[in-house]
Amino acid sequence: MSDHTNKDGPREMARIGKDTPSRPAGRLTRIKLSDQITEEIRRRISREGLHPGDRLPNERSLMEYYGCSKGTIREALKALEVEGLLRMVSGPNGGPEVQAASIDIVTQQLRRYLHFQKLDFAQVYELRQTLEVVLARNVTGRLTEEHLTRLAQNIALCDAANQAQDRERVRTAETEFHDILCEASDNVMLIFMCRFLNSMLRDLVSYRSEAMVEHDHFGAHNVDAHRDLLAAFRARDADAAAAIMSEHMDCASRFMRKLDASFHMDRILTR
Amino acid sequence: MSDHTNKDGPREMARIGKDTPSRPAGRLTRIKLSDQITEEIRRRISREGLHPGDRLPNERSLMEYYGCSKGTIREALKALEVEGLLRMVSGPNGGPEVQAASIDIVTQQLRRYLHFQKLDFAQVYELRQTLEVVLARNVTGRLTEEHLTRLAQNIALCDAANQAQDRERVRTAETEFHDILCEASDNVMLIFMCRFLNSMLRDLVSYRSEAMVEHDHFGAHNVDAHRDLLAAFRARDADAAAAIMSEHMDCASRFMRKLDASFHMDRILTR
DNA sequence: CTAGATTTGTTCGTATGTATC
DNA sequence: TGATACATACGAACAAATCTA
Repeated sequence: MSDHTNKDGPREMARIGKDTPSRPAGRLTRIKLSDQITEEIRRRISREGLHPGDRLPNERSLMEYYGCSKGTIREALKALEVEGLLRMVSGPNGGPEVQAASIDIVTQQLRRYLHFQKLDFAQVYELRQTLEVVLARNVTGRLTEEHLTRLAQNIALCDAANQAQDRERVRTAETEFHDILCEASDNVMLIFMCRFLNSMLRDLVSYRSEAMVEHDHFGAHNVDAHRDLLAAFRARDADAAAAIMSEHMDCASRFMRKLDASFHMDRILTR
Repeated sequence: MSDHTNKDGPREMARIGKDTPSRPAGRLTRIKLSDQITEEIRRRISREGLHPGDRLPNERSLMEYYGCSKGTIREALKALEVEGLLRMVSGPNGGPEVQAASIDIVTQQLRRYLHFQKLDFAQVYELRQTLEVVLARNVTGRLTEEHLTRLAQNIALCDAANQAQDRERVRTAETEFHDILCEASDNVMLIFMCRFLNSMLRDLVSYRSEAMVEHDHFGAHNVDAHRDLLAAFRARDADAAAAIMSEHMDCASRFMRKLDASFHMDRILTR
């Protein structure tokens, strides 16, 4: 019944050139069956314009359709799951469910890329310095009343954490202020980049200097800057917001240098 | 010998809260064994500081070590392969080989994220307008003689493509100019972001307007701007380079609007 | 709330293709 | 030219999760 070698169905046994960089012989290799199916399903999601929540055929149907075994289908689906395009649902009416790739998955992926690169935090601030200014302009006039009250609450929280000298809470609260700004933006790329940089600063920064005075000054500056920003946002003054943010980033960058900050590159893969 | 239920070894049957957004019941779910192993191996790569080219134990060894079957190990390795951290090598002395996650994999991942977002190109230019200026400053004085000659060659190529009215070649050549600049930068995050935006403009832009005159003007402007940039780079004048780049991006943005440019969002998943 | 049905998750055994020696 | 070591693929079965009656 079942013929091992080849079947009908949509699969073509395309032989493509696949670079094998570190091996001496960069030869022609048969593309893995599961990878072919992965690509097929991706195209299908794109072509049929599937939306988050839509279901793909279950494993059994896919096995029959592509004429392959369960393990192969599972590998193909696994790839799409890792890419964030699917999630598997078990039970009746289960099966692969289309998902919108989340910002977290892309964040993790970008971190994995940076793990093997030479990243210091001067680079991060070189970017943040301009991106946060663009963000400040972008959200001015777009922040709702609810956003503004949450920003005010965040400042209070930040202030309290500073008083308690709880550095961990200070850091999370400080980055959350900027994350709230992102929520008001309509530029998805800008949002991604700013949130990515925020997450790096939240999760991966360590200070070699323990000087309490400097840390306190840093915290006080942040609260002041955020207060000024909030005022500018309330006044819907984009130029003022941009100017304050620019100054804020300059100061933060200097403080970080003074506190001898660096990234925990050893945590970048796993967190 | 082999006991089905549970084994010693590093695996803990941790039950964690896993959100199931679109399903009614967001219940506790056992984390998939293959996912646990994926995480374990990721930690291992990080902890042992493995470098690209290093080999992991082969499938059989991993099966024994984690006390699970081939299919499970294969799914775990598949995940790491998709993440770009591994590639599989068959044959003697084969096995999973550690790889540095490539910029292309991250690019694809970010595109997959954008597929489900509302992305228009005004957003792209809002970013590019500032990022390319930062890049111009960053690479001034860092461009080698070789870079400069390649930029000059690229300008000649761009000019020729313009004369021939070959829009496809014009577009690839124009973005390549900016990619060459990236090569000279030392800021890996900046490089990634600029190259990502470049690739979007190269692969996914379509023009609704076919007005030849406008396209010719656009092409002529680009060549002029690139020539001016090259001169500024040669003079190692960062301020001039930044000013020219800023003007260049402004113009490009206007041209794109006039030509009624938009993204082929239907190609973003598969290309 | 229980019982059965449905579907994913995992295992074992086996066979085949592929690269190295 | 094998022989070897490894990934790749198949198939049948059972376990676990989850929906529905």
